[in-house]
Amino acid sequence: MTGHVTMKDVARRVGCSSAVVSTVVNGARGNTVVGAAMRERVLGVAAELGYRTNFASRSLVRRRTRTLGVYIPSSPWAGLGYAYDDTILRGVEAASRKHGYDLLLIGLSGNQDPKTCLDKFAERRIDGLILIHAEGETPWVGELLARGCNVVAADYSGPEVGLDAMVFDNRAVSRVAVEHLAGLGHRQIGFIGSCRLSPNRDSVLRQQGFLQVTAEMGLEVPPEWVFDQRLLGRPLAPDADLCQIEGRAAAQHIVTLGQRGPTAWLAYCDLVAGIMLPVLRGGGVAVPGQISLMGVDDSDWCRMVDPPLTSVGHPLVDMGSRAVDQLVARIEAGPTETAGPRSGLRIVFPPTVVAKASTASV
Amino acid sequence: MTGHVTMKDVARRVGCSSAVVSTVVNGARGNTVVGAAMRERVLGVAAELGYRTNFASRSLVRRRTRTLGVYIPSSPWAGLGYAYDDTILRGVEAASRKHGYDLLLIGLSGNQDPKTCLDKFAERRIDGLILIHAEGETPWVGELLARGCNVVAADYSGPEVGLDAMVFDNRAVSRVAVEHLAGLGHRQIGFIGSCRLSPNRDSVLRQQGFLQVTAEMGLEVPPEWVFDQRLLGRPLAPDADLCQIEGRAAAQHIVTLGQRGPTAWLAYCDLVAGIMLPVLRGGGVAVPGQISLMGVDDSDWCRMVDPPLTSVGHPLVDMGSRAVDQLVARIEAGPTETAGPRSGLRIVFPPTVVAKASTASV
DNA sequence: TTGAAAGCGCTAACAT
DNA sequence: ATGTTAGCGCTTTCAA
Repeated sequence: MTGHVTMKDVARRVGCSSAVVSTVVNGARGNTVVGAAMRERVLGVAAELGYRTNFASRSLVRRRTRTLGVYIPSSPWAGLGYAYDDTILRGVEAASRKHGYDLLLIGLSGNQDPKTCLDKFAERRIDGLILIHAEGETPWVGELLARGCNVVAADYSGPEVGLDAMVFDNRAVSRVAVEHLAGLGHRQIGFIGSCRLSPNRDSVLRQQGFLQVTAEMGLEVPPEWVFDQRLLGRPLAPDADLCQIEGRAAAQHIVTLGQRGPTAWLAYCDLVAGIMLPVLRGGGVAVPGQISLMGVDDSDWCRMVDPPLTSVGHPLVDMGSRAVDQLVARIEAGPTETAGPRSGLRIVFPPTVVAKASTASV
Repeated sequence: MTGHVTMKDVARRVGCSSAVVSTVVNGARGNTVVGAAMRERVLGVAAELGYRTNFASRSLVRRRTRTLGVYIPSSPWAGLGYAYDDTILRGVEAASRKHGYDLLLIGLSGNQDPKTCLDKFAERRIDGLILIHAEGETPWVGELLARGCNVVAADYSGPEVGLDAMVFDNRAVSRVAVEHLAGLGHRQIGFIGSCRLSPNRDSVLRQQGFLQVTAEMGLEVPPEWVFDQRLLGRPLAPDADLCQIEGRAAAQHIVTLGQRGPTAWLAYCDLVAGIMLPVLRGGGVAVPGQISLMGVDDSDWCRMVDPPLTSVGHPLVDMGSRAVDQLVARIEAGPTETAGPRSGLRIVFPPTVVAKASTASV
């Protein structure tokens, strides 16, 4: 720990200049500029001495750190743990590794000031930034872009702001879900939307998608088959246990509807659907015997509940990996080619139904 | 992005040397060495120009990066997602922030070569390393220690190897669980252990703890009240869905025991307990009506299952934070004081019962 | 093919 | 109180 081995040490031992060591160690000029004998000796001594390039030093002169920042903005998700964002992070990690980049954790919990991202760029601590699950309405993103920072969002659901983004097709969520249910023979399908004061974009898009696809398919959806703020009577202020309230109320609503209700329901997220399950059972509504129920997110615990919950899954790991691929491409393409306001790349990822036991034929 | 502002730029603009800028910016010598007027001007110009210290440069000269590595070794947990480790990570994040350290993600998924940790130290990329949920039997940890690297483990369950570690009292898990059940009047308590070929240390300790505490309390535990490999008949090779097999088999065993079985069971982890729930219901065993059941880990989804699962929780966030506190203390205490084989610090964290609805009075 | 030298941007003695 | 200087360890022209 005390005496770290430097290039000079290696050079002295070999009896050459440190420039030669540098050339060899970096495999510069296609390994063609330094004599084979010398190369061998340098490599040998370097290994013997346990030489490792000093990171700070190299970054200083190269003006590159081969490090990517990762930032998860605070979100109103308030879901069950952090599994969602963390799954994206796994994809990010795998791809970074593949490209030989390191990851600097700028903010995981969402309670870190986004300005920190700007700082890390200004300090030349990172070459690029991955934004996980950003929702937009973030002026600091504009600031980043304006400064020409390399940023790519994984699972972005905000407005077009010139940001490269991997986006999940939240409207298609409802499409594939409804198609799944229709495929099981259901013609009467209801939707459980968010009852929040300011629902996140994901849930809004899913609800819009639901109304759209049912209309296209000619399925009638009376107002009382869409459970949201309207039916709840009051919008809910942000709080940790909102899904509990939403789920219980929705389930109660279904129990009350009885025979007049749909034969299948899609909840805007797993959590709400999962909470409904025991309440439905308690109310004498069998799932999937009397109604089919499905959620969205394909959370890990879907197989833990009874019955295991059919859900719509996201290619989260993929979105993370592809975001990094794109970011690295940008970084290695060299300094900002396009100075003006560019329009961001968008890659859309499709949802997939993961059928389990909570949905069945009518 | 092109022209980054350096100290020289600030100095030129102010009309002083860059040494003055450095002193001011770093608040060196207790802000007492530079004149107040000069100080103001420097600060003003620095702000105006948007000056930020170059990280590589500073690290190079300071020989400190104010960065902590985070590494999660691969583990046979194969549980439900990564919520467990990630929760520790949140604690690590919070504490790092508090101390003004950044976090470098060396390995999250457990499929990153541990040697990478050594490399990061050798490249002087990190000042210290946090090991999350390490199980020991890791020769590379010895290597790290031998080189005098600063390492602290959060939730360590391996043998004493001179590593500073935050450890969870896995034996006490069973103690508090049994006490909880006894408090509800249960005198006949069974245990569901791991059926794996090589069970992880956590589960082994929990089982040992169970046998010990029941003995101490004078509770009789006939062999068929401890479900493990013996009763299953075959040890299970590592696989993703082991908990499924364990849970189903255990539940089946309980159904078969009928009246001859205990009135309460403790499963070595939530996942197994959660899987048992529907099987028990299917077998006509009411929880908590006929038997009480509890798990360990207090996973997020415990409240999702029916009935919500009573469990034993860990102070995971705390363990993460305290690990960082200790690591930072070590780092800032200066270079390795103790050269010889030191004995690592151990801070033991107690478990807590988180009562929900799956346990009730006899 | 190899070496000398000039920085990268900052810090910390040491001078003034 | 402020400036000068000598590096930190590496990369990269440019000479030899």
